[in-house]
Amino acid sequence: MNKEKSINIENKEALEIIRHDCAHVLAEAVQSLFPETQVTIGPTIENGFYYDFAREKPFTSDDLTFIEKKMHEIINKGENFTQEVWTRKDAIDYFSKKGELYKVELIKDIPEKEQITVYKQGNWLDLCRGPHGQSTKDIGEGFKLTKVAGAYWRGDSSKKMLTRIYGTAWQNKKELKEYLIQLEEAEKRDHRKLGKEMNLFHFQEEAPGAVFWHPKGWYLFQSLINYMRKRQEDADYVETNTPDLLDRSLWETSGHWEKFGENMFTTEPREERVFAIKPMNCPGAVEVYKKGLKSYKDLPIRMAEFGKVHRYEPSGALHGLMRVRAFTQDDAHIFCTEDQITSESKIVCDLILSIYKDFGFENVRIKYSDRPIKRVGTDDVWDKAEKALINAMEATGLAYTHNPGEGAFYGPKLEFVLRDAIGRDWQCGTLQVDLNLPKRLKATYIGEDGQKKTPVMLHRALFGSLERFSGILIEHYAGHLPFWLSPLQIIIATITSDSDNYASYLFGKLKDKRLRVEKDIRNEKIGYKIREHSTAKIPIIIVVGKKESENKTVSVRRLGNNQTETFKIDEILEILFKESLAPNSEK
RNA sequence: GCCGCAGUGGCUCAGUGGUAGAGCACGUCAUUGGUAAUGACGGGGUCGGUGGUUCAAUUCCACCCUGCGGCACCA
Repeated sequence: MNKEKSINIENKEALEIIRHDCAHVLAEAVQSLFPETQVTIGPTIENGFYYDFAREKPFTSDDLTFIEKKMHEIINKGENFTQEVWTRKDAIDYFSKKGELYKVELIKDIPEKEQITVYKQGNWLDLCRGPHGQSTKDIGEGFKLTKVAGAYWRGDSSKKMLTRIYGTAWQNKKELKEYLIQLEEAEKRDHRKLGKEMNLFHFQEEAPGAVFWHPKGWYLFQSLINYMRKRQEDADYVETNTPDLLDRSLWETSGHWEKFGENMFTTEPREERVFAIKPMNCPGAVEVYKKGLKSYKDLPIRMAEFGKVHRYEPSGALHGLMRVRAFTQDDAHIFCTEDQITSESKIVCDLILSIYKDFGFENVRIKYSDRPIKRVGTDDVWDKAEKALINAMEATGLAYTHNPGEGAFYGPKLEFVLRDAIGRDWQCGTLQVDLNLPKRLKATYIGEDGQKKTPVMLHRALFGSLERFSGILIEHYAGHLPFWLSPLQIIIATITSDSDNYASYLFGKLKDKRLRVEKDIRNEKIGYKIREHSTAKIPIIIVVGKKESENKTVSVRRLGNNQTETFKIDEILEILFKESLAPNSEK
């Protein structure tokens, strides 16, 4: 699916140049059609390029057609790209006079010792580091403007919003077409579309960012929980459940009210008490831990919770199941001693990778994030926590990248990013070392010396959000869920009503094996039934007619394969039962 | 939250300043037909919400809500 791998390095550089050239031509086209527009920056990006413009009235997608036409004109003129080195003063004077205030700002930010270069194509020029191709003609026909969007100047939401035009560019028309087809394919597996088609879930106005799970979708969701519950039991976790609504005072003690308050849903004040809907499960977990006296001999305590949390996400961030305001975490808090951080972290990492493998995610990246600006706790506590997590990472021997300042407000964290079937990255699992919350919430254990100590708390989630993970799976499998996760696994379709009794008999047999099966004994042609259930992505269709009922066999058709296979009843029961088991669940 | 676009029957979508149309789905009837659509007939929407312009608005305008594409955000 990923086209990039067929492109060699030389091509890659050539593509970079084409895309960069395209950005310049786009800017020239825009300024010739809309002279009042200021240019800002226009870099290349994956699959193409964009250019940000400053203009009173933002462009609309209707403008793209005209702009694209103009670009073709410029390209056909075959103007040469020429480089000139200017002095800082000349550059500032020139762009100031032209009213290009953004360019002036950029020039002023270029370090003194760096050269200032401009690239000319015909009469048009742009401040630019290069490189560029020979002539505009070299760009060819393999490009297309794709969308307009708002974007903040310098990516800063406190600055002015510019209007950005995106384009995609390739070496030729054929490559462009292939890319556009690839985009269409990706669209087909969009979980929002498939969720509707497969009748898994829906959203509606009254509950922005919250899922209405339909029976079939809920089956998938529950299957994931059941699977995870099993894996956690095997890994010596216990499971808890804590309140959704907790008094404001607890959130103040934990630090959430101050550091996270603007993202929390709260209740209307009643009798002077304000409650907040939990945005995280950790304070609840600590309260469970605190009941009863704990000894160092009790640790580690691995406490899981499938907790539903609510977070007030910015409206523009919502995106199907991937970004919601109410979601269920496969959360767990591991209470342990400082000495146990490394071994516990390693166990978590191993568990995460093993679980991802069960879904076919082999390519997992790990990111390490340290202290953010907005945080609780003293620096020496952070020093300790960060060091412990890095040690744990080193102990696993896994590779990781460093994200400075991206940690949670209570501790440093690891993030697990997996790559799906079409090469997109998704952040799912997380592991955080927390030396702050247990102290703030006064969690303790009795150490070997008989003194009260504060335990370390590891926060971890493997799927992260069950909602999100469901969405990722739907897209990863393009709706073709594996048999064990499929909400409806088998359809028994009859050819004529003569086989109704036999179908009922089979139905009972399959049901006894706890397989999710339905029978289709409608008075319709078999072709009609096959089409309908194939479209609905049912993994197995068992067709029964006169032949099968006489021989006590079944004709089995698997999704995505139009060959059929014939089995004896006992054979197929055995095969399907085995396939219906979740991975790693033989125990 | 910011910029732009969109919101019509269950779904996908067309359409118009004078109270809407298709395909699929659904219902009824006929058809019992071996692996991706049997045929006929029929029911169903006041066109996201509120206000305004107009003799008249689903169609024009304003505001709001929701969604989509980005940006910013994602503890």
